[in-house]
Amino acid sequence: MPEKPYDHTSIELKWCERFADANLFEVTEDPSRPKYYLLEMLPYPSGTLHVGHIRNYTIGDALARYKWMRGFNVIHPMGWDAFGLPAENAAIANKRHPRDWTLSNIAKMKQQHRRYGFSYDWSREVSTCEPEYYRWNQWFFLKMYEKGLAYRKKALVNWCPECATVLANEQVVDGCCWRHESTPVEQRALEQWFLKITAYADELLSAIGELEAGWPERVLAMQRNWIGRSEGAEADFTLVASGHKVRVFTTRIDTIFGATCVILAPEHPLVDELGSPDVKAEAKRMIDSRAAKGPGDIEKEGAFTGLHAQSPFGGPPVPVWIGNFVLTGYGTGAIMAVPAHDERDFEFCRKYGIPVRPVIRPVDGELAREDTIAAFPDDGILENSGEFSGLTSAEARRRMCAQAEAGGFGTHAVTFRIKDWGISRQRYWGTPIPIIHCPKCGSVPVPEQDLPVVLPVNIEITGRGRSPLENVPEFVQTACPRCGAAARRETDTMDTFIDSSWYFYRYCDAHNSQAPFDSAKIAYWFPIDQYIGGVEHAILHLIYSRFFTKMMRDLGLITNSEPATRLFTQGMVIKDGRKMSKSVGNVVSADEMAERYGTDTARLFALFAAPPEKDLDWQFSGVEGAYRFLSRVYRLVTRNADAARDAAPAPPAGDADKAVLRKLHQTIARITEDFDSRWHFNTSIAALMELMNEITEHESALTPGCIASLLPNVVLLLGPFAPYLAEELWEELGRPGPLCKQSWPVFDAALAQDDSVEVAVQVNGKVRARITVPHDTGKEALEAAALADPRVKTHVDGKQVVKLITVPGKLVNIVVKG
RNA sequence: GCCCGGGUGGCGAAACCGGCAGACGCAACGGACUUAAAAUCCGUUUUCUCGCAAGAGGAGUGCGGGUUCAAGUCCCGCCCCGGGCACCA
Repeated sequence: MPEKPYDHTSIELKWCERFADANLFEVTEDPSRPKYYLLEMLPYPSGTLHVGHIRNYTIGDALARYKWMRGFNVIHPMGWDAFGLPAENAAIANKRHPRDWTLSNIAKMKQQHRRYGFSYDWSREVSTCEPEYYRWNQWFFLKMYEKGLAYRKKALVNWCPECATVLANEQVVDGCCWRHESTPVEQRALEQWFLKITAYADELLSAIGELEAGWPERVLAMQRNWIGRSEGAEADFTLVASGHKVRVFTTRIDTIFGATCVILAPEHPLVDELGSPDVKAEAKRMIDSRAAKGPGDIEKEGAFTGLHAQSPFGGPPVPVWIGNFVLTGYGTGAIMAVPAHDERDFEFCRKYGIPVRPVIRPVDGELAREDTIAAFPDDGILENSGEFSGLTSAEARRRMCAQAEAGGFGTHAVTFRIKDWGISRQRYWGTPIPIIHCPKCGSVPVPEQDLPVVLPVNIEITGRGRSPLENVPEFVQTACPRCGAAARRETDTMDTFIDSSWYFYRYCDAHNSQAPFDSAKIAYWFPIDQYIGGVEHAILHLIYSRFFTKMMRDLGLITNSEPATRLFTQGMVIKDGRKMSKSVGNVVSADEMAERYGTDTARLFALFAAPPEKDLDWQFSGVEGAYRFLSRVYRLVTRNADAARDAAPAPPAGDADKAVLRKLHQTIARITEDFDSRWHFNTSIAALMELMNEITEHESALTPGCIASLLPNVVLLLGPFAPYLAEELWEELGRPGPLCKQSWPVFDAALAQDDSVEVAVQVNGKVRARITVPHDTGKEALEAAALADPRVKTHVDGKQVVKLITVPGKLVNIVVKG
């Protein structure tokens, strides 16, 4: 049969349509097969897929198809992170309802997904903006409220003027909104709902150890950093004049005899209570200037309060200052300054002429003098510290903590940098917080049977004022569930990161109307075997998800403590050396690729151009190369399809047969290895290209029996990377489909074995010759052959052979002297 | 400042356990086919020196040292790029 030209469009549309209603990848629990839960982070339905999405999903899809072919029961779901601000902005700009806008975007993107043929089980699709989904957000909220894990308090919170809403700490990047990178967030004091993620701070940190085998080190490092556990002590200083206690937190209680002042954060309550008008004014100035400057280096400033305090361990009273570098939200909001042993304290005290009192000497050195020019921040031996003098820092910390606890003036203490998760948003397009404010009963949870609290549809979004829900009387006005009196509904909605904190559980039981899911189904599918997504969620989504999992475990809903055993963070797709963005105008859309080159080509290029964890520059010349390759495969298979169909597969019958079958089995080994360990699909595809080169070279000499055993395997190997083309060629070969449900090719070591190998011969480490010998040549025969080579002889003759190093099948190194 | 990555041809990259550096692809150049072009196919392509040539020799994986028969790979000290954290007491 003559070869056919590769018409990607008709092939891809044919199979796309043929599989449209089949839901080929629908799965159910099946205890007889090993399960594999493969998950890619769900997208925000912005309206169009670009090649960055395509790369992400293609990595997962190749793996899913491979696992299917290896006999796993693969759950591979997809859904939509459908709540969020862009829908409201679009509503303002286009006068469209956020819901319409979102749903039409979802429809469009789902169409694109289908066009690309990703192997999802669409029966499990989840949209987080549907009441069937978000009612369970509300349910989890109520469960947490019962356990004291959800609470309301007035606090200083991050306010993004652009979003007109509050942000969580995790959503503030360099002092600016994560969505508006040049908009500094403001601090506002508001009544807000919080989730007590700090209750799990210790476990979130310690369980990182269990993730080390499967999560990227840098993600874990970022989480450790964010949680920021620090172990130390709290101790009470006593104000000399009034007897007030000032509690300080320190990791270096062993240096307390070197404390030469106490410094309060400008927001510290004692400033308000005892400060003179001047001091209060100074504190306010510090607070304002810190807010104005934002993050970064600020000059240390302080002011003396006029007060003095006494250390609980004795010694002379020290002055009490306020300092702009002392944070109110960390520790106790007050510190003891030990300039001799802390660089920041040193800088501050030097600036204001506060004395430096060294109390720690290096283990093998002298105590620093009081006029030292630098702090000594390391552990050492205590001096001038009363009964503790002579102890090591570590021992002193233990004894001082014990004494503080015994004396009731202090305690061992652990402090975390992570704060509770502020989830209130003054926006419309999110999950309503299921709380009713009653003038008599206070905050009353909506009874479980009244869920969901449905987001009203009739709404006007203006982008001005406070929460849009406040303007919907039929939503706001309600009765108190407890006493029946007229009451107001909470009008804040939840942070959309709640939605994505547990969606992967819902996939396991997506249509359950009685519960968020059936625990037995979770027990079968969980944990996620492989999670794939962008590293930008390292301390947002990924830490919230871990928190939710632990919370759900403690509610008795699930038994796993971590959501995912393995995490893969893929690199970004860039274009012309920069991040793709609408404003730069360098976004490559999925549709454009599908039309110009086909989805198989787009997928192949996405995998071939770089290993998946690295950034990838989307070069159209490289895309052409991928297209050329698929086109070569198509033409090769179609022009040999008759032979492959009519002949029975046979063992190799000549040198050409042997050469291509050898290469085939070497390729099977390489690709299988890539899937099972490193995911370097770029080398898998390179191996396929090498195989193609080898086949074309010998094509005219191949026997029909060889072609019949060769081509089906080539097509199977191609399946995970270019599924539509592979499906088409499988049909061309007369095989019953679908290809994606066939078994992965079986490696045959005997066929893969090279007859002869090229061995490099070095003299003193320099390659002087390459000799070809039978693959099973023994060490001695190999050495003899190496020494006999004329090119080697010219470098060895007349010299003494000191040593021979032989690596069979690879090289011989002849070490000579003289 | 601290913690992660990374630095290999004109470009994307490969070399997985220390064993032939540059597989595979892109681009470029030369050739075949063609009236011509596209497509396709074949060939060259790290670099320098010597040679008409076949070939021979040297250098080479950010820089400087070291270990080793052998280093892109291991060790020590630097430089540069990307990312994260950063007055957290």
